[in-house]
Formats: sequence, structure tokens, C-alpha cells
Amino acid sequence: MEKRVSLKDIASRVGVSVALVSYVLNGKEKEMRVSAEVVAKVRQAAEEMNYEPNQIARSLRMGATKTIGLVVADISNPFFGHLARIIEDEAFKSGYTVIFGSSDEDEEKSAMVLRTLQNRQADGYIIVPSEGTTRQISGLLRKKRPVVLVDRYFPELNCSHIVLNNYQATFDATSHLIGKGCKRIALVAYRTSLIHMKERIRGYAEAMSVSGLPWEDLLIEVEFGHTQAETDNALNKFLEKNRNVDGMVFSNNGLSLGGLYYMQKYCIRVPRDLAFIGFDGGEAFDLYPTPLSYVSQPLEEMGREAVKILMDQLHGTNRITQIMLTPTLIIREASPC
Amino acid sequence: MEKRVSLKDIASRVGVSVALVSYVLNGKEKEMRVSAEVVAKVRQAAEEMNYEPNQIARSLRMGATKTIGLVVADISNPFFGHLARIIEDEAFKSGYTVIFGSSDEDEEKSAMVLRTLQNRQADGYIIVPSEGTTRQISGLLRKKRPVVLVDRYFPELNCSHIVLNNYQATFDATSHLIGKGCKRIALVAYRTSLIHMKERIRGYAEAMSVSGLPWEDLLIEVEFGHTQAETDNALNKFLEKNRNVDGMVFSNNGLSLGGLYYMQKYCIRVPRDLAFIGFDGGEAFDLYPTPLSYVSQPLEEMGREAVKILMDQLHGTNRITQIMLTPTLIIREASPC
DNA sequence: CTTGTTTGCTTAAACGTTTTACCTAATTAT
DNA sequence: ATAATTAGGTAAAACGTTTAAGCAAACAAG
Repeated sequence: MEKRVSLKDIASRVGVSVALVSYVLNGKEKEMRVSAEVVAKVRQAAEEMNYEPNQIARSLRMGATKTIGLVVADISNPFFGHLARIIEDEAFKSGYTVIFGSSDEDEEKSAMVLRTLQNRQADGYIIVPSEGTTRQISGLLRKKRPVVLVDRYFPELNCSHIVLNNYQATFDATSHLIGKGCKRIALVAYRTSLIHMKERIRGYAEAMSVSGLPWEDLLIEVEFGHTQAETDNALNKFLEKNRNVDGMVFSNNGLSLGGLYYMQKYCIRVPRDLAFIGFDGGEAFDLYPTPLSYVSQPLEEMGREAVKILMDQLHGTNRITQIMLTPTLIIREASPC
Repeated sequence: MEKRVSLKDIASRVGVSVALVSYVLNGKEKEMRVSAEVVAKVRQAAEEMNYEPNQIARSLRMGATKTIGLVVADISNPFFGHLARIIEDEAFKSGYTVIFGSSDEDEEKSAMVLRTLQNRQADGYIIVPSEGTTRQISGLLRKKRPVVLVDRYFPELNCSHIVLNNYQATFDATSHLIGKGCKRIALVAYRTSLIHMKERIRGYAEAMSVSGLPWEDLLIEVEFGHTQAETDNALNKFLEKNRNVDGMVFSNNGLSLGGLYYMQKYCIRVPRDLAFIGFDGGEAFDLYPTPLSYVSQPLEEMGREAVKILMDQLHGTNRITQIMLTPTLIIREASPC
């Protein structure tokens, strides 16, 4: 580890004080009326010595790290990976760096990640909150840390958020299948108290209800920490009891994918044997023998806006912004092949 | 922003010096022989006041941030997302946090990301290096920063790395197709000087050569910043000239996926019309009408070992470790449906 | 010729830790 | 009894910045 060059090094080389070097390198030479001659010398020395500011020292002094703490369920999930990327780019534009952690939808893990991010003095937080983390979030809010929740939120919490209109998402999806003539449509959802799932279930239920179709027995709720085998099992049991199901709506990307694996394993042809609507799309959806229909989220917008809201709060606004984005139903028919 | 509680706050509440509080909270009460009574009082106060150490201040003082800088091509690419996740978990076990940046395989962007990570005083770096970044890496090495390259490396650089045996990967893949009776096998690769691609091309060429098959005209090199349309175009041109091609090997996951999109668009049935071997697998590969064969990388091992090597270097070893992992060819036959 | 202003720079404190050096009182050894 | 040791603690410097405050010299205004 070679010693990094500091302001002091430049100062002593040029023969001026540390303060002066700081002023020059921060472009405050005008206000601080530094002589042109000194400015030039400092600039040159900094250049030659390859000076790079120590952000840690600066953070300590300024009480701000220019860092955003990002908590997602799992960075390796393409949905969150993509979101992270958008946030990274957007944050970078404002001079912020992202430090992230995956919560695995687990309360304890979430707490650990959040503690780490706080120790590192993140200036603000963008969080995809897991079940049971209300207190963790409200803890942040109590400390007046800027927080933006994404994808889900807690209705009882007075906190900025940006989420999909989840109700509309499944309402539209289900309605579309009904319009196509389906009558026994199942919804596959996670068993969780998180609002986004509740809303997706509600949208489905409502769509079925307004068409006078029963749905209570057609709701499949699987556990969060599911393996593919367990999902298969749940679906098997369900389909044995309900042989007349003619359509399925899946309520997030993991479940959709799990559903497709299931269909493949048990040779159920989509959409010939069963109509199918997934959530979030992806390569597997595009490349399926017959391209699959799905609910599309405006992910770019979600990420961009999340950062924008956070930046507002970081720059002093106390405003709480809660945004609901509109999903798009991507309908695809049989391919030309 | 409420004020965070510091050692000073605890000290003044308990009525002792800051130093003492630091000792107690760092478990040095024995060596520093702090009285049991004071230890208890400090502990309790810290608990009650909800003290969390300021990692920034600690970093400044200690000259180490317990931070790993991770540079990948694109965090939203599942390959890198997965890698990031493994690294995150592994780093966490050792008390390290990850700060990351996406380079987009771009020299300039890579430089910016690297500069940011350096400003933030990352203790060590795990990097998927882009083309033309040799100098950036050697700059880090010159400053004696621990660096581990992943997925690719620079032969001329004396730096730790962990990569796939890329030669073997395409050699095996190509050989397998030859064994299946293919004679006109194309390789789709990126046009780049990066070693991993060169090796993948070499493996392919060698496999063809040892079977006495010509390959020079069957190598398709596409540009890095390709759009799907451009890839389609290149493939179209190529296939028009070479109608007798009976197999294709793709040399990374992006290209494989691009290939599949192409096949779909132009109604080329895999593997009926054309044998196909992809790189890296993924959902789309599993769910393809007939599951696709691909080269599988031991991603977990790659991530875990990368962190382990870095940790060794962070703990003072000067040893340079260069590891080459063995790929597995996943062969899948037509599905039972 | 004083007084005030501008110019150009320096000093020093502060951010929250860690850690070295030092201090005093009590105890033990001589 | 005095000297040496130990127990239990404090003071202060240091990490690299930023920034408020100050200060001397030069200059302008009265």
C-alpha cells in the first residue's frame, strides 16, 4: 500500500498552506481570491502528483458521504439487477455512489444489511422492503434519513415510495383472459402480507368478481422460500383438484418462471392447454415456443424516479412523494413459425 | 437529519473519557484493564442510546474502509448479477461491504468507475476488466492495491486472476458437435482483443482443425456495442453465404441469447435445422422447446475464490494467485414432450 | 497622515474514531 | 520506610478534508 497523495503533500511541495490547495482544487479560487500564479502552481502540482481527493475524509468533515444505500431482495434476480443498474446510472449523474445489499426477503438479513449501510453513513436509502421490516424503515425515518421505498411500501408508514399499480396489473391481466373466453382462471401468488401481493390478489379477485366468476378456490398461495420442487408440488395438487382450469396468471417474475418450468416438466402446452400471463417478461418469455403475454412494469421510470425523489429529499425538501406507475399488458399471439 | 450518537455522547453521559468508551466497545477492556463497573455502565449506555459506530471515521483513522470495489461490465446482466451476489455474500462473511460500478465494456466508463472506487478508498478490487484497461489495472497495482481480475485477464500483467479455461470450453463444445456429425460449425464471437474471447476462438479453431475441418470462413465476429438488429444482420449475411452450416457455437451469454432471438425471428428450428451450443445457460435455455446444450461455468466457485484471493492479499500476503476453472458441457437431448 | 478596504494568504478547529503516551492512586516488594 | 509495580483512567495526536476567522501588506480614500 503506497501512501496516497494528500492536500498536505501538494501544499508542502508548492509551499503554501493546505487550505489554499483545498480552495483551488474546489474551484473556490475566485471567492478566496487566490493569485493566478498560485492557482496555476497548485493545479500543476496536483496534476503531476496524480492527486485524487480522499472521499472518506471529505465525508467525515462534511457529514455527507454522497452515497446511496440500496436494499433489494436479491441482486442476482434480473428484475432487481436491472433496477440496480438504472439506479446506479442515475445516482452517478448526481455524483452519488451506490452501496447495496441483498435482503433475501428476510427480516433478519434486512436488518443486518441496513445496519451496515447505516454504519457506512449512507446519505439516503432506496429500499425494496421485505415483510416485517416496518420497524426497520420507521427507525430510519425517525432518524430523519431520506428513504424511498420501491416496488412495495407500508401503508401505515408515512414514507416516499414508487410502486406499480399492482391492482390494475392483475385486474387487466385477468380481464384480458376473461375476454378471451377463459372462465376458470387461477392466480399464483406468494403468501405474504406485503401490499404489492395483496394488491395483485385484489386486482385478480375484482376482475373475476365483476364478471361473476368465482375465484376463492382458484387462488394459489405459495411460500416465499419456495424451491421449484415445492412450487411444482403445490401446482400439481391444485391442478388435480381443479382440472377445468383454463387460464393462469402469475404475480411476479419468479413465480412466472417457476410456472413455466412446471409447464415444461408436466408437458402442459401454453397457451394451447392453458392460457398464461406472466409478470415482468424476460428472455424466457420472448423465446418461448409461442411468445408469452405478460404484465410489463416501467422499470426505468421506477428507478429513475426513485433516485429523483431521493435527491429531492437529500437536497432538503421535506416533501413526501408517493407515486403509482401504470403497468402495460403485453399481449402476444402465436408466432408466425 | 438527527445527530447520530457518538463515542463522545456516551462518554459524557457515563462520565468517562472517549478513549475508555472506545476500548470497551471494541472489546479491549481486558488489555486496558477497565473496571467491571465502568464496562457495564458503558455497555448499557451504548445500548440505550442505540450507538452504532461511524464507519467513516473509523476508516479514516485506520486507513482501511473494509470495502471491496467491484467492477463488472453490467450489473443487470444475469451473469454479472449472479457473480455480484456471490461476492457480496462472501465479502460480508469477512466483514466487507461491496461498492460496485458497471463499466459497459467501455474504457472511459471503466476509468470513471475505478476513479470513484479509489476516491472511496476501497481496500481491494475485484474487476472484470474491459478492453483497453490494462493501464488502469496496472495503475492500481503500482499503488500496491490488492486486485483480482475475474472472467478475463491481461497476460502481460502480473496480477491475480480467476478465469474459466476458455480454450477448453469451446474446444469441448465444438468437439461435441463434430462427434454428433456436424461438419460446418460456425462460432459466433465478439471482435475484441480480450483474452477470454481469443481463447474461446482458439478452442473452437483447434477442435475443427484436429478433425480436419476448415473453420476460417465460419468464424463470425460481431462488435461489442451491437444491437440485436446488427447481430441479426451479421448472422443473415453469414448464413446466406454459408447455407450449408449445420451447427453453431456461441461464445458468451449475450451472443447466445442474441442467437436464439435470431433463430426465432427467422424461424430456424433448433436443433432440427441447426445444432446449437450456448454459453452460460439461463432460463431461456432451459425453457426452449427443446432444452439447449451449453457451456456451464462454475460461477459460485469463481466468485468465492475471487474473494478468498483478495482477502489473502488484504491480509498481507504478497502472493499472486492465478486460477483457471474447468467448464462443464451441459448436453441436453430433446424433451419427452 | 491616518483610516479603511482590498488582496492574498495562513491558522486552527472540526468531523468521530483509534491508539500512544502519560498520569495518579493504590498496592506490592524490598 | 521507600521504591517499584499495578490498576484504572485521561489527554492528545492523528487520519485528510473543509471552512470560519484572522492577519499582514498594499492600496485607496478622507
